[in-house]
Amino acid sequence: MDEKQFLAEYDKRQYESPLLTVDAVLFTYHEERLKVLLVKRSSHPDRGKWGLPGGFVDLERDKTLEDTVLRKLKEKTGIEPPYLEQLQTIGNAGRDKRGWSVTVIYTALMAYLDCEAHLDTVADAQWLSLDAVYSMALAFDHQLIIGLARERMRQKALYSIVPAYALPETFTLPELQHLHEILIGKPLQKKSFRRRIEQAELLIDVGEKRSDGGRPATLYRMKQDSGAYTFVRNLED
Amino acid sequence: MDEKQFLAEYDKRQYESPLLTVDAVLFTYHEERLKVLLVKRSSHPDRGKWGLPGGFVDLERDKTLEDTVLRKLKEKTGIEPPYLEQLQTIGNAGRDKRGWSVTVIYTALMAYLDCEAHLDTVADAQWLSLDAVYSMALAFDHQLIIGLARERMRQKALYSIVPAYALPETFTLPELQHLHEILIGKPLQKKSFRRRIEQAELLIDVGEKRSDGGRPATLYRMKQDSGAYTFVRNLED
DNA sequence: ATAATAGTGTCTCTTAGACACTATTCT
DNA sequence: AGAATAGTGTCTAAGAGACACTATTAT
Repeated sequence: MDEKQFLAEYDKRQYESPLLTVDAVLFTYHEERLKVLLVKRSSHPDRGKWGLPGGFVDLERDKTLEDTVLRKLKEKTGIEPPYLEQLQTIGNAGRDKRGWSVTVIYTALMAYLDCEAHLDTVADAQWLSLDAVYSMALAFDHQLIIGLARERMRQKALYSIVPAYALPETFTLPELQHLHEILIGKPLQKKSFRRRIEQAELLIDVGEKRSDGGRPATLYRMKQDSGAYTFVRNLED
Repeated sequence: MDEKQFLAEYDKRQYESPLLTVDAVLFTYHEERLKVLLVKRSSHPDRGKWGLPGGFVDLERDKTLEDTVLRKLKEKTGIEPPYLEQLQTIGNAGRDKRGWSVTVIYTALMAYLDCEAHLDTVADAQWLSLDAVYSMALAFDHQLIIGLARERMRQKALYSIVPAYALPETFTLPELQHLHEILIGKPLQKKSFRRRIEQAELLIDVGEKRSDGGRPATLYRMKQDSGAYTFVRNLED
């Protein structure tokens, strides 16, 4: 049999295969807290519980897995997040009551403000502080997945400024440092933090200041591709 | 409808879903070269071409995705590799002629010698040097995937000694350094390389020497968990 | 003036790069 | 002895940690 004939007769459903879903852990920074976007499940299994935004690939509309996750996130936030990275794929026989299930997980970051308006109109989606999330019973293994995503972001905070994508387009260095401190879980030396960012020329001074009760802080925005930069030396763990 | 009833009536096949496969990029180090394990495809599509070892999840036998990849690798090499890490998942409408396809890719490392005997008995599997692989027409997008896996290993060589899993259980520092040099693509300072490994106490002197035409080199083996260690400062890129 | 927050000067300490040096084997 | 390979001594440079200092705003 040649390949052409093989393909014509190929039946995808002849073997049973796992359920395949795509999920996203979307973080943002708001009111000095790290927050994650969760949705209330309206269908079984785990109906009524909070879980990660995600769903099935639409073979017609989606050309890639990223299309799937961006489509799902856009439904909930109204926009496509500026940072999206594949985290990990989890697949096993027990994580979903329906049977063998695989989920391709993405981590995403976006500014809180950029989606505030749209979120009001989506009744089932909500930003929740990570401290709150850790004491909730989430759907499936989503609690574990959020932990993995957070750990990945903690690592990124040690050797990059990727977390800046969770901030508005313009932000101050004290804001960015505080976000890194939340992720890393301990205070950082102001001087070290600023020095490495300045030395690598990752930010652009937008020429404005923002006051917060004391001396006004300089506002910056990220350069193109600053998210891809990695420092050769990590901050202390 | 309650969840119990929902699950009883749930039909996995009511929506079409992508094909799901698991593939592995298994590297080793032999004759001063980096090599990758490839198998000659015996079935469509791309029959006759070389491709990565992999296949479908067996819902009965595999409890996790790692079970699937370990099962497939064991069929080809006779043993389970000492290092296995999930690399990335690629899914899109065009990578497989059969239609929308998702592959969960793992990177694995093992000693060449540990599988030599078994490999002789598996007619369709072969270690190929990476230089050779780059000029071959492989099945699907496997050429691209090998490039991704190699790039990941290059990064690991800059901040860990994970590549040591591609060596026999005991090895010399010049051997390990040479492997890192192949991965990174440039010569390394002997002193820097040795200093950081010694300082972090990652290896154990097994009390033997191996001669290679000059002064005999000390043989070492990895400590438990040395693969998980990351240096705070990277080697130069 | 004082509090509050932003930002700098400068010293120490760790560690990678460079490269010359010594050590141990074989022929 | 000379070639070949393994391994060390030691200086320099980059950059993080520590922490005291200055700067700019509001009240």
